[in-house]
Amino acid sequence: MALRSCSALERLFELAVVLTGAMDQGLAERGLTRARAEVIWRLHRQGPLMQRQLSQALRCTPRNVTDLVDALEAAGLVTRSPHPTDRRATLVSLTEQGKAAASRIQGEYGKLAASVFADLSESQLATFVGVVNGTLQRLRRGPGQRLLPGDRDVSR
Amino acid sequence: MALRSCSALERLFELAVVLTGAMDQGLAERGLTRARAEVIWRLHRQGPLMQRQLSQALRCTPRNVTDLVDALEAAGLVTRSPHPTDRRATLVSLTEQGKAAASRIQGEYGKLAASVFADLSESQLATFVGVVNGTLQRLRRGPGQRLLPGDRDVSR
DNA sequence: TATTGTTATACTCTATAACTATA
DNA sequence: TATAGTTATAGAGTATAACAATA
Repeated sequence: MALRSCSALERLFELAVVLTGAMDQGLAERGLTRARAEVIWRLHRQGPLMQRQLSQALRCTPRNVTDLVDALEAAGLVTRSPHPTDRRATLVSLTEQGKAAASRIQGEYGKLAASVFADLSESQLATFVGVVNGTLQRLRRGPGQRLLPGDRDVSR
Repeated sequence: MALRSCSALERLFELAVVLTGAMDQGLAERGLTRARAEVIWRLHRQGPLMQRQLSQALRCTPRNVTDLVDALEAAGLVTRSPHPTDRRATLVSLTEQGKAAASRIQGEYGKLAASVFADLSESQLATFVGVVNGTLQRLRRGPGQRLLPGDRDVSR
């Protein structure tokens, strides 16, 4: 049983490597990195955010966000604007170009997902998702050690 | 169907993030990074390798291997020695300390795998592995675009 | 006193290009 | 001429610490 779960984990890591590689390659063709795409993705889903909120959503330091937003701003994908009530804070918003990039990313993500699971039946897909979800729950809220905290709430 | 495969891919990426996070954390507690652990892992499985072979196995540039081996050598985990027949080449081998590190990594990997799949029945695990394997094959040798090359042969 | 974002500094992984020693 | 590994340089992501402006 130990051997079988080890090789299962190995295959799962292999799949993760291939999938993230495919995604990184697609992003690179658009001049994006994964970290920068994550910023765009968050802004696309949640609207303008403070840098502080971005650092929490991305689980990185505020210092890191400064550089990411700098790069995206230089590329014309986001803009910084003063927060309406808190003069310490900066609001980061998608530009029109940034919104277009988010839509393209969304479309390509969908195509990747469709091609990845193309050959699976509905029931196979459901079983697979069930195992993934169960594994995630066990890892995040399981009885043993808590490996990683859950996704932070960055709602305004 | 498109929506369902999209959310399936999202969940799979989430799982990949949690798993690699757990692994990186475990490695960091031993003063290792993922890239350095991969070097140790290759040497553990295949014995002493030339830096050239390591660069092919890790899919990175020879320049990158120089730094990785430098760091591991400084930590006392590997040694460089001249190649017996090719005076241009350098053989990288695990030290006793490096072998011990490899064994510990192997043990902790097994524990992680066991805890990840602990609640699954044999048949559930088999189904899951089947889906992962099928997806990998489709991505690597599928009819569409070839996303990533397969694992290189670095046998001596 | 606490928080937001910055400057300063550093580490890790990655890459290309030019170079030395050897094949 | 080609290969193995290095130096030199660069970019990207990450981190801690100290600091200014503001709450």
